[in-house]
Amino acid sequence: MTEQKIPPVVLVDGSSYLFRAYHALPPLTTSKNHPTGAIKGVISMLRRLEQDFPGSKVVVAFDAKGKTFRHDMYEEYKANRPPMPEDLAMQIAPIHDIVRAMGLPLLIVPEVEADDVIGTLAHEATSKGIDVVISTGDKDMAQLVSDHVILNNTMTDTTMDRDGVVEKFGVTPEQIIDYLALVGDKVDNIPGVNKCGPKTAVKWLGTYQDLDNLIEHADEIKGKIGDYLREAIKTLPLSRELATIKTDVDLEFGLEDLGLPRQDDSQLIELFREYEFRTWVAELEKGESSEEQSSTSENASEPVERSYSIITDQSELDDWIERLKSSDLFAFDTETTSLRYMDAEVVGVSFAIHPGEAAYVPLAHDYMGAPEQLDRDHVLGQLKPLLEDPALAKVGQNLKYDKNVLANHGIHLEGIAEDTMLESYVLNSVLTRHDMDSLARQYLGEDTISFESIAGKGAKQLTFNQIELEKAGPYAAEDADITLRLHQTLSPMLEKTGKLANVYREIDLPLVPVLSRMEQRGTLINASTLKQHSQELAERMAELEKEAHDVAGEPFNLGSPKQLQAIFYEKMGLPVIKKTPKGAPSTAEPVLQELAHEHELPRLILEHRSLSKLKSTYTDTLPGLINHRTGRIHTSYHQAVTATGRLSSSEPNLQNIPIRTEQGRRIRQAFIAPEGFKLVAADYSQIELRIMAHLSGDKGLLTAFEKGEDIHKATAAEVFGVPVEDVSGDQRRSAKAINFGLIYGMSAFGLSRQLDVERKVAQEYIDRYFERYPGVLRYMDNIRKQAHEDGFVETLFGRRLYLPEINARNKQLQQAAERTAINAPMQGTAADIIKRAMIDVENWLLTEHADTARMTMQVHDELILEVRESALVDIRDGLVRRMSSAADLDVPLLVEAGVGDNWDQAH
DNA sequence: CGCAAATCGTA
DNA sequence: GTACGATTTGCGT
Repeated sequence: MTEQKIPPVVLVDGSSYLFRAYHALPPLTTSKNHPTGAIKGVISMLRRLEQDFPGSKVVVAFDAKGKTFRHDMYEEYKANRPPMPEDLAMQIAPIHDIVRAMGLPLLIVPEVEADDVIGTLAHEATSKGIDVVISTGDKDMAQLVSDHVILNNTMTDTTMDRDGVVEKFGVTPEQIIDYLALVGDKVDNIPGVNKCGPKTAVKWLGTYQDLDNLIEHADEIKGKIGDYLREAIKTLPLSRELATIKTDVDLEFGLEDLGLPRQDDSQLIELFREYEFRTWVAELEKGESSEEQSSTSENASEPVERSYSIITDQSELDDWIERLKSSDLFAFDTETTSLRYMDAEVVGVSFAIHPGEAAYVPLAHDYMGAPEQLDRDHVLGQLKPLLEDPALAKVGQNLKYDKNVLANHGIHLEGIAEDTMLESYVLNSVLTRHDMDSLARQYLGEDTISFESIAGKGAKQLTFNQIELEKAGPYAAEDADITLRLHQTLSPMLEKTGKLANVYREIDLPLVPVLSRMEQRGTLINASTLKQHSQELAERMAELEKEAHDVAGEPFNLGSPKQLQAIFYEKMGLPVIKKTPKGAPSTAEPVLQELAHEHELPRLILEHRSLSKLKSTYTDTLPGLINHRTGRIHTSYHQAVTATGRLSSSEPNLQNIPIRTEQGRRIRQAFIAPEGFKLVAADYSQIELRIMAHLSGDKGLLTAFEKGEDIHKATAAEVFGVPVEDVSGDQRRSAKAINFGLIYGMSAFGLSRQLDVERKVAQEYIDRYFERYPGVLRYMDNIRKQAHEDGFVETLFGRRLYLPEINARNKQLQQAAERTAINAPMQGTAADIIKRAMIDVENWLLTEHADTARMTMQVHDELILEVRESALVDIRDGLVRRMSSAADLDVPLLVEAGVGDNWDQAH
């Protein structure tokens, strides 16, 4: 790997700029008379910094309100400061808001000043070998300057390194504290030595080096000034202490905890509008349509010179293969005939070892007039030993896909050392897109060739084998090149935060081959029972439709919410119970449930809808997804989709197969085991509540789980104040809703709606709950607070979830973010746990039971295996044991397992 | 053909 | 009240 120069971290002393901007700039106001001069000064300064230090982490510190530890040392500290003018005070909150919207970490630590926060972070950075730029208007900070720390004053556009300090003050950075102690400070009310100014202080320190030595030789100083010095000896240690910027504040966070900058453009535009910074609004609005413009200028380092080759010559390929073999890491990508991995065939492969240099080896382009290419099977045969070598490290973008495709050619990809999609996902799961084009734009500031631009779009889109080599070559080679360069950018970002690197390396990366094998295995379904089921559903639906038309007095489309609205609310005049987000009267399930009391039509619609859903989504569709080669269905598990760390599944989505109704369960019954096998389904029991118990450390909850109590019953007993044995079914039901509500970050409003009780009653339940489980309350409060301070929350294993809207001024958005903040650590930790279990279980089965058992599905808290009948008990027990021990919590992880001929039975 | 909205299936 | 994906309709291109 190439050595990377880490950009310096920029620590901004916001408070010092605040005062200077206020005094230096004309008193601007908005049309509504809100003062904005200081806002404008501070923010334009920050924008300059972002430009001047591209790629740097920029952190902004402000003084907190109120007293500091220096007041404890010396109650006269800053006693001469006039109170802050009101029109300055009014500008502080807006500045904080804008800084947050700019995505910059904003540090306001109670009882210490911004200087001390900066001193501490600077110390941390340099101890890790990271250079520091302190941006401040305050000369006192000169004491922090060193070989790795420089000062920058953006307002005067000056920087000061070690030599600069000597030049400016006449003393070294190490002597600055003593210098300040001697000179004193009128405004801060630091006593110093009477009549001692800069000149005298420099002279003394030049002679005696430091304050202690000067004090020892105080009687050598002659004249009046000598008397003043001797008078001051008593207070000089205090002066020195007051002047010393702390570098060891207990911050409870470190540099690496201060998230990635994530500018919220829309928020920022709103704020700039509010304070009438029209140029900035225009700039952002222009930038938003082509976001890469701004990020290019911010992120792009030197443009990388590119040299891409298309290889159709055997000896050239041989050269590349030799180079690949001796590389430490190479980027690798396949081009294929289809995005569906089960059907896809390799069309070509590309490689890169060094940034900017990549090769594409076309193998199966078959358009009219395509140049002669190397023989696919021969080349793949040559590459097979490299691709299957676990010791030969590869990096790719979503290598699970490449691994699956290669398997179609009998190649079993090993040595998946890095995956840029997963690196990006672990760094920031909230970014919705982790495709290569987006990542290149975001992290490299590069615009990549889009697939559409070479293949066209829509029905006429070409497959890769139909694309001319002149177009395919640069596109494919770029994929490998960009992948390599992305890794070189993302990897250091990930490693900077140890915990995130761990999540990536210990959880998400090793899961890749596990998921790949599950996908390729697929699962067996009984198509004929599903088709039979479809038939029956169709018949029943026809009956319902006819009845509905009769009742309504006209034919209409039962599946059209719009037509339903017309019938219900316009024609029949039924009451509008709820509206859709867009304002139309809703015909959603709970609403119809309610309307069913008034009229018989809603009931017909409800039944029709639920049947139509089952039919169109499952019974009609699943048989068509059976792969002709394997006779099974093969889902795709997506590893970089959800914000919380869960997997998602598509084509088909196996994670929403019905279970709640009898009709639904018939669909599960079509998921079967092959001849001689049974299905084993094992699921974690109440895993999220157990995680809540662990994370909160609440005694009562921990004990309940420890004792193996029915947790909903136990909750009911506490909340309703009755003995466990007297808990009624209704009480247990309520308690269950409370428990779920807790996991979802509930409000009294939400709970009242769920339980159909008054909001006040729901609030009483919640209060009673928190009274009985105070640890949970503390935990909820803490997590909210943490989210507001850090802008992210994390799972037990350190996976992060950023909450860009946690400090939004729109309260709705903010509250939604708070609920996410509460839910994400629990949902995410559960996801981490089952992923760990999957890695463990797969490796166990592969090495010890390859012919008897295989994992085929995952549904968030459940794993499904096909197990040979002869080994059922062993495998089931081993599975339960491994799942239970996937994490070491303060509560037992209970796993329940069932066995059956189909998925429904196994439950 | 592509997209948003509404709806509903799961954990 | 959390987290997803698939389907259909209806509208605009």
